[in-house]
Amino acid sequence: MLRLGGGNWSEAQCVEKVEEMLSRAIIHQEDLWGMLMLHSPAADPGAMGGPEQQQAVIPSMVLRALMAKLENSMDWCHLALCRLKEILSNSPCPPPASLAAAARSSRELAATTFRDYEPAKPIQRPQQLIVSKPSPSSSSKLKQHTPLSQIHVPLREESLASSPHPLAAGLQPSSCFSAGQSGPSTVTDSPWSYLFRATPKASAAPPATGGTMTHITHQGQQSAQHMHFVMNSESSDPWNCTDIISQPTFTHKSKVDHPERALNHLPRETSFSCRVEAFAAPSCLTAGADAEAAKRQLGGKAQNSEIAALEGGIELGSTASHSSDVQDRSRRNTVRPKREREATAEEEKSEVQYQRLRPGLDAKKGIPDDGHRGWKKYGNKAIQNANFCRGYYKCSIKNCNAKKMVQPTDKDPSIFQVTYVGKHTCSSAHPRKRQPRANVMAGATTFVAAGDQAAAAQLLASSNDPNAAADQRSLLGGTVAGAGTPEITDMVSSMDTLPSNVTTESLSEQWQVLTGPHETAATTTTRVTMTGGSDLESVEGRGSTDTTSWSSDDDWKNFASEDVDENDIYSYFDRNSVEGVI
DNA sequence: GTGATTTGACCGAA
DNA sequence: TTCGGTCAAATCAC
Repeated sequence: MLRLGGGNWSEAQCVEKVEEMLSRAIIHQEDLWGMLMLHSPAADPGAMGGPEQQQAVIPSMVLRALMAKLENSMDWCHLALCRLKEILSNSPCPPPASLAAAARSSRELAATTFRDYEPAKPIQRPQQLIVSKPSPSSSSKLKQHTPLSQIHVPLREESLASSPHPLAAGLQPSSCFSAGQSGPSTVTDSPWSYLFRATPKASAAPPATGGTMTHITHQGQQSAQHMHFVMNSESSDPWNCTDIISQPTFTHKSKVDHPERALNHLPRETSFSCRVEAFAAPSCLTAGADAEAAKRQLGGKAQNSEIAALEGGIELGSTASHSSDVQDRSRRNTVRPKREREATAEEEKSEVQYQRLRPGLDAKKGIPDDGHRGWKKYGNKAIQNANFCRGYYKCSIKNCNAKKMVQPTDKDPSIFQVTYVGKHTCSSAHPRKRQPRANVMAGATTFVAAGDQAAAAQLLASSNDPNAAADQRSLLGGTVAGAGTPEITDMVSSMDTLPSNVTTESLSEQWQVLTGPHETAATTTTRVTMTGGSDLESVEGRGSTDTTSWSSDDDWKNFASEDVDENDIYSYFDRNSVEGVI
């Protein structure tokens, strides 16, 4: 018997062996998935169909053993991944001996789990799994041997390449997730599954590499869930998987504490923590899912967290994300170099947002208005491998150290990557300002003169002015109920004429993460009913998108504590996305 | 005339 | 040596 790292292995042999090991593991995991998909809970015999399903029932004790074993396996994967990152970070090009030592170290840790391997052979049906009774506790899984029950799991004979992943065959993650889990409904209705449902584009096929939640456990109180999911996001779009990954805002309790705010459209579970194993770059940055290109585009030490995440699957912003890193560092008991500490400190002072240019409001300056009035441009720089120059701004208030770098993304120049460095120490640190009413009205009048009532309505609605609705009525006429909401006016304008009498009814709103760690977007469905002799009786429109963003916890607290109305949320919407159905 | 922006040069980090 | 961040003189807009 030969073990990885136990002999004189060439690099090619190591690669081949690791590839074989992982391929076997993936096949086992896929078959486990398939088996669980066939499984019907024994507690609900009435829901079972024929004898095939009867045979598929697995005793709960065995399921618990499976779960413990799977958790154990995932923890080892995580440990191996951490070790691999450590090796790569400490030695960009480790000699084979280092690889062997690393493999030996991991193998010793995994001594209770890994069995001997024969050198490269075609994948075979594994031997029958010999097991004993499962342990009642799944804690301390790293130190615990979690045997399997005697289960006959039919494995495919064909290779992975010839057998697409179930997710690639058309199953969406949310449906997989819902079907695969047997826990409380709160899991299915969690923000993550909610986002999974909300995120895919209508016509998009799931990514070929798939993505799914693989593991859910409850930690502490029942209301708190630790969601651990692995997302394989090698494909770039069309799922925009990256837009929902590593979303630390879901751990933001303020959001739950202020249900009256727009964010209350999110499910109201009380406390979530998320652990993300892998994710890809923001879709707006990585047209080719090229981490290296994305890294170049992100640029600068301020985005170290994103870069690390791109390369190694580190969660952005979430406190849970760093647990393994902290654990790893404490295990090694090492002192971080001064330069690294300083870089981290600098990183903590910076924040990257993705902001969309708002037509009408931001057209003049050419960059999104974040509400701060004191930005002064002090530089402009062409950045390598980026199509657009990066602008450098700093707060013009004396002794204020706040800066920001603004760069259009290559994929969509109307979306800007805005990197904030340093905090405002000036009194004008509030993130939003109100546009001068005269300017707003002048712009809106211009739009009306050009026949673009929708743009005028949007400009007014986005002006943060409490008189916007009245201005809109006076400028655009009509009796548009809910005239302050851009989606309504946009839908109405999509009919080319403003109706004389319109009533509206909000049917639903779905909030989802749009881009960046502190931004959400809403898709609304609104019914517009017209009376008074119109040929149209009702229209249901869907597709306008509102976003709200904030740059820090403090900003959010300020935002949440304000007495704001609906118009005080930055609102954008895409006219082309409106779908009116008559 | 004043303030904001542009742009080439400079500098430090890697 | 390269690249990104900053400076400051020149230029522009109001």
